[in-house]
Amino acid sequence: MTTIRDVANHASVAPMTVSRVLNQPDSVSPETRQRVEESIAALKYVPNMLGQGLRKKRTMALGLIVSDITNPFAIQQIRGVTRAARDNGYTVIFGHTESDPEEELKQLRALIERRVDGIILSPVYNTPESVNFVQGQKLPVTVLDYPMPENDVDVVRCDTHLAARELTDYVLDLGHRRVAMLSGDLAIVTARERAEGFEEAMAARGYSAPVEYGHFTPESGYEMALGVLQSESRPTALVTASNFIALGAAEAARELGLSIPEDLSIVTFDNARTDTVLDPFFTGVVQPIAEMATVATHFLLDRILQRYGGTGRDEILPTIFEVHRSTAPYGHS
Amino acid sequence: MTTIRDVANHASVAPMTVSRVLNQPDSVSPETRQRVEESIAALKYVPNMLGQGLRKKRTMALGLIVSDITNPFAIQQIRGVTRAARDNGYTVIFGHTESDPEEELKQLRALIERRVDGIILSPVYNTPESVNFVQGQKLPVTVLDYPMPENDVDVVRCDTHLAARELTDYVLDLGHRRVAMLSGDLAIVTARERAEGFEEAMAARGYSAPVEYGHFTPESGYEMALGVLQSESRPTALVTASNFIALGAAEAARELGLSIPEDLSIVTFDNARTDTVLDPFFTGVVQPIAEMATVATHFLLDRILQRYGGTGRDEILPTIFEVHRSTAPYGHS
DNA sequence: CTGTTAGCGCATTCAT
DNA sequence: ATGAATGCGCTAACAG
Repeated sequence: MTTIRDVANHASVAPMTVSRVLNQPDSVSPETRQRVEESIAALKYVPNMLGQGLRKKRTMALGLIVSDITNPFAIQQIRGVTRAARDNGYTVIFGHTESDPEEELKQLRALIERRVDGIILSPVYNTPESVNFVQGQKLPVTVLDYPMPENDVDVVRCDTHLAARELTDYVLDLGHRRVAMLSGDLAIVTARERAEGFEEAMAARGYSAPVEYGHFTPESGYEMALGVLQSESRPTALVTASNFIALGAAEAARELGLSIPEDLSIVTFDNARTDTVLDPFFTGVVQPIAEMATVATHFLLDRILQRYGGTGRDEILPTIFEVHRSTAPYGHS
Repeated sequence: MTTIRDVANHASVAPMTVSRVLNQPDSVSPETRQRVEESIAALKYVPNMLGQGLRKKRTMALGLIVSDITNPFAIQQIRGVTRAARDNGYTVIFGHTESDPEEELKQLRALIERRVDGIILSPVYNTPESVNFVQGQKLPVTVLDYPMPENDVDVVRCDTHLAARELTDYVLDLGHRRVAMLSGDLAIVTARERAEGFEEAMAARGYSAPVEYGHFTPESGYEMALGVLQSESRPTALVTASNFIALGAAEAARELGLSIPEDLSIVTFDNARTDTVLDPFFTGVVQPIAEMATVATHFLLDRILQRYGGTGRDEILPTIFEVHRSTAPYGHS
């Protein structure tokens, strides 16, 4: 593979001149510059960023870790970060953990080994280990989506607790009284926050607030819904903690012969406009993922470029409430 | 950031000994090894793969380029390659091109700059430029999904032409006679192949074979279906060239008041079991993406590890036909 | 079993 | 405007 020295020899200059043509073209005379550029083209020279990174002590690469790449939510994160990084001249090196905290640490380590200039982490849990690990290497890191109470770190997220209250209030305003919540893994902070918001909204009007904890998967949503919808006082509305749970719940309703929204209303989090691409079905709360990714990238670049060096920032972006076809007033049918 | 020399000083050994502990632990006496390991832990040493890569002339990283990361198809490719790579001790550095050929070249260049050991490319078009570029750098490359007639390169794909015939025959066997094909971009080889398979199957029974060319998106599927379904001799079945097109077509049918499968049958490619996660809706052909990714990774490793050095291999894996709920015999309703 | 020397490709520093 | 010397972190090759 061609090196800078090959190019230098071919153009009869010193390697340093080739380096200058690449990095500060104006400091080279037009004639030599052109000769060097011709040699670069002739030899198909592609600079080796291993050498460059070793010398410059930066790689112009950002690391991104997401949990579950099968979730459309993560895809939007990837697209947003990639775009924001590219706009600033950075490449994104990307890993996914299949929602396994140990794999998360391994992936982080792989990124550190490659000496990325900073890391954006959309973590599995909001425990402090991962952030501690990265910060222990003096690497800047920004956390996406979760509050990190035990870390001093930049965070970009939404107020999911508040959004849960809004979502629940919307259903109650439609006249529903028997409402159940299907949430995710109890160990995941957003699952708890969303359930708490639901409980508060229900309690505020004096209703009981049954919460099921499961997982953020269609399978789990299906199981939980099957249970809840076959109970004696069947709810007329469900609040689900993710798009995947909503999908599973809708499937369970279908099997039980319940029409949505005639017999059952569903509101959900994170629908990410993917349930039906052209015509969203689920009423619910969307997070402004692209914007979150952009802010997270800027936070990270602030640290990398030493534009900011203070304590961890906590940026909370507003969620977007969208009414679609999965909800109807109580007694509608 | 800690270097191998810091660890060496801390453990009172030479850097080479630390290197040995990391790479060939057996060649170091247990006592020194333990001392070194303690120093590594104490200093939180993470090896710098820039230095290592520069010296060893390999990075233990594979590059993967996909076109459209919003397509579930690409997600399965990413998961499959990541898994296969990890099983062999490699990391995957990943890029997506938003289906832009120029971006594809840029992404490839970024991978080459980082000196990945090889590249798996799921390209936008099956033109030879991208493969030529990579091979011009003496880097091994494997192509996923498309035949590459102008390149001498390893390819892993399915016989999509044959699958189109099977798909069409299935619909014809159900008794449908007026069938239309909604395909993708005319510039994309699989769009053409699928349309040709359709045309052959229809011609074999003496039926006319109307083909629409659009794009592999729900929007395009919607537009094409809207046109076709409002024509004078409305088809009773559609063959669509991708899951996204099928989704758009189904939406168009819904708006026109046509029930699926009662009024309209749809068969499709690439449904990737994602239309409804728990209960697939579309009858159609699935590509064994995980297996394709595994084979592609092995092909690449064969070249990297010099286990194979011959001419380009062309592995064609069988597609999987799945009957679901989007099809019914003609006159069923 | 351990250490020394040298060089991978590149850019910083200093010199011309 | 251009070049030479040097070292980033690591390990192959050799020495002991």
